[in-house]
Amino acid sequence: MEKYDPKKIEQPLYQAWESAGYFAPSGQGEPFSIAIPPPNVTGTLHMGHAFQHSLVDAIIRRKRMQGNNTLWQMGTDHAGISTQIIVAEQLAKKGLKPSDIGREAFIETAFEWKETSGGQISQQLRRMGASLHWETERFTLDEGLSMAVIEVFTRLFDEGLIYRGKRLVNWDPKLATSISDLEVISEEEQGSLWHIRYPLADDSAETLVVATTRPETMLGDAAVAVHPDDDRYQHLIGRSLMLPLSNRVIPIIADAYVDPEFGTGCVKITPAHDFNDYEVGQRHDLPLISIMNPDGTIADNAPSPYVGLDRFEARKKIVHDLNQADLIASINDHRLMVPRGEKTGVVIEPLLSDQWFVRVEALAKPAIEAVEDGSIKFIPKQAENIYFAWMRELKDWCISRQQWWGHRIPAWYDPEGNIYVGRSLEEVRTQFSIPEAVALRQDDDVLDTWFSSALWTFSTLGWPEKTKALETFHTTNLMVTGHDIISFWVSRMIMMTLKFMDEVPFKEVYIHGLVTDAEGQKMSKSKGNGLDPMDIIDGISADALIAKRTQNLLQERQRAKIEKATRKEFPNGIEPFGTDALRFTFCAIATSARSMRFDLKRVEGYRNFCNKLWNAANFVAMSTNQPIHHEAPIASVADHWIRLQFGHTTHIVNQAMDNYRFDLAAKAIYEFVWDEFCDWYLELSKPVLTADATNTAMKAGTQACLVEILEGILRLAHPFIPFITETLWLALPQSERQGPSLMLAAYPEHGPVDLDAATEVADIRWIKNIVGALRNIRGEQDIPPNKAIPILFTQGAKSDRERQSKFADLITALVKTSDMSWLEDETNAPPSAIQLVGTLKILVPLAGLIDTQAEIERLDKAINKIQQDIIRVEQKLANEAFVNNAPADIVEKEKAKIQSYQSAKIDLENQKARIAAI
RNA sequence: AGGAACGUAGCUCAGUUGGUUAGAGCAUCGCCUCGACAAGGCGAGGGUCGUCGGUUCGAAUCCGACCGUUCCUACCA
Repeated sequence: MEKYDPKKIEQPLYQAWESAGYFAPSGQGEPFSIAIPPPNVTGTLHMGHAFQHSLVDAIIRRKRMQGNNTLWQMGTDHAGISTQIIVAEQLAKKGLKPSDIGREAFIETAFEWKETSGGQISQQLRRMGASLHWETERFTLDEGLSMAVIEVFTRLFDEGLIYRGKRLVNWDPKLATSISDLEVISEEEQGSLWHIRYPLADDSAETLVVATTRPETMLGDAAVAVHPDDDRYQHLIGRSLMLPLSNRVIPIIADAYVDPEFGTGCVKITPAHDFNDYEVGQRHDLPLISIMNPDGTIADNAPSPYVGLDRFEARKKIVHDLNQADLIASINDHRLMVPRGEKTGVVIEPLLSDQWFVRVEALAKPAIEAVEDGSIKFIPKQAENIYFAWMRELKDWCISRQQWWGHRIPAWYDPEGNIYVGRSLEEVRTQFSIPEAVALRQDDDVLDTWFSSALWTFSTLGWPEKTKALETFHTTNLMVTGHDIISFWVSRMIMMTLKFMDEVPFKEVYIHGLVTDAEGQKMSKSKGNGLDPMDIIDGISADALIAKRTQNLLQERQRAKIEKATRKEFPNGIEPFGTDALRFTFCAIATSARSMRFDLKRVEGYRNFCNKLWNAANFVAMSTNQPIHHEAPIASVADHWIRLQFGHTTHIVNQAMDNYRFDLAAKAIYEFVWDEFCDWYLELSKPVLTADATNTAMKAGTQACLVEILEGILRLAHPFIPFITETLWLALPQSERQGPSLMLAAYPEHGPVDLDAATEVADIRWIKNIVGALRNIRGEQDIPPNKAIPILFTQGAKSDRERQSKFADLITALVKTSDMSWLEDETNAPPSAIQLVGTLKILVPLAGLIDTQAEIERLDKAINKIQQDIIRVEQKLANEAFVNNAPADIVEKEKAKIQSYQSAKIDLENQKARIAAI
């Protein structure tokens, strides 16, 4: 058998699976479906995707093996803003602006880009082993999904749940579009607080000082507000100010919104450029003075010196001009939260514009109830808080974007500006009886990408058509996503699906944590701390990794820092670990915690685990390639034991998976394979298989058990590490497996196993204890493993004698003994190293083997430890409250413990005295 | 400011309803190429479970306060 090399086995297998059609729903069994959170079609697979899909694939593969009719629905979204940015960048390389080529050509270019580069993420998902159903892959801009979008928009509009209005929205001046609240990232930055003197209108000698962090907005001031109870300003309320630079007269108003403690207690009110001021403006009926253009330059209605200036240029000039006029009272350094666009990094402006909104109140109510009444379950339950918090304060959803790439809003305007909404221009003309002579112009805006994503679970299954797929697979069973997506997407899917399907989109939502780097930092391009899952699978040199991390940096000065950090963390680049190791790592770190530090050392450990499994399979193959036939094979004690352990492990894994505890499932498999199967069972099988004296019935039994357990392990582990398990499984003799692929084999099932009740388990535990005791002596005494040691047993129970005689061969094989015998009269014992297992004493005679000093130290350590135990238990038992109140069985246990501790201590002390006397 | 979570070995993390001596991986130290596996085997060391109180016969686990870290939401111009 060749060495384990993931590169050689992984990709060919995936192609074989896909072309055999194994990812498609079987058409039999209970339906089980999961819709993929649509990745951005132009994107590449990042660690979050890789993590998420490792978990989902484990779920879906297990369900498939359990006989469900499984569908993991593939699809991508058009990622309106991101894609528009990318395509614009592509054009810029050719020296073109989007406006140069026009809307039609731009969309065409975007589709071309999608065709050429859009397949990347699909290929990467295949590299991950994701068993997605590719044949029904969907894209949000496909004809079918677009129809669903138009249908939903039209119906909502007809019901009055969509409206158009002039509102203050978050505006990205670089993109010149509205963006979602959720796409605005506010972070604390260093800025200034400018204190500006506003003279009173009727007495320019008297001034009032306002403080602002955005002086340029004063061009749009509509008032200055003070707190109604602020004694300092009572006399000013109702009077007017002469707004500097603009020379407009604005009122001084009283509003409780003002915090008298902050700054001067006077706030300039700019209703068209600040969300709070907008509210104040509404209360006081102030005019909305919008002084900024969509591109962030100052608008025509501002004083002429500033018109056309960029907002930050305008700020400088305004401060300069105020200074000239001696109207700056002071400028202080100030830390403030600056809102920036997630995609562009530019400062976001609240801007007044015409936008389309979804009225969410009526939609939100049933959506909240669906979670409250348990129709939808969040896992972990804590995540419900995020959902409820968001849903309770839900504002109307701005769904229009001033972009070209996306679903164009199905609304038309006649020359008078009347709005008509319908499924198409033709429908609009017919429905509203508009003659061809009247020109109709379609709305230029497109819909927020999340509007189409909100329909995802049912639009991908064919809605509004009543398809078989929709009937079979909706409601989907599960949605797996990150907590940052709950408000963006999960909440909106719930609202829209309840509205149009009259059922929930999914029964459960598993919210996973965030994968961070080893320092706990969020992985990001700008920080240069990201890892590409493909590099972990295939490996990458340090130079190539640095090149990758430092390309397209926003800030050039970061380059050296990133290079240094990368060289320190990955001096030799990254080894190729393979997909299985990466997937297993993701499952193993998927605890219920909110964030997970990703450490390559873990991947290495699980790659080693794969290697271990590979080698164990190799051993099984070698041990069974010459089958011994026997009519009535006998199972050894080890065979019985490992079957019980496997059943137990199967139960644990299934239970863990039912509870979405991927970490516990991975741990159970890891421990069973390595600590029980490899470390003990394979070793225990060796004496049976190699000893001449062993009867062939037992050899046949052991051979059968080896293959049986290995095959079971492969099935149990397949959802986590699909490639290596399938490879090894296909290498098993045909007679040992059922069906053409491990993917389609039955998943192991087992009820709870009471290990403590089984004699075989007790036997193996006894053997482990004896072997452990002897290995401890070997280790502490540095006795080389190839040197056989003589052993004397003394005292002990009757069962010890029985077991010793029954399992002598196994003990010999595991610790290499030269001789084993029982000592009836302890006084004749030669100087020996001693170990206690229960009441059984195990002696290893010193002659020629033992370093007496080392043995005394070892005994001291043991005596010391047992003394601690005795003290602890004695104190417990001396406490009357404990003896009186604790359950009887607990007290009994403690009493039994002290007995054995004390006799053990005496034995050890005697032994020490004997050794010391030599 | 409000809300939430977390703090367990040098590092990364498990620890189910309170009850044997708090576990694992990595790292560390010692021995070993013995016919599956050096991507390995065997052995060992390492924790007053953030701090202080409380409840309890008994607390890593339940409660409170504090310290520290992080996230979310909303922001004071």
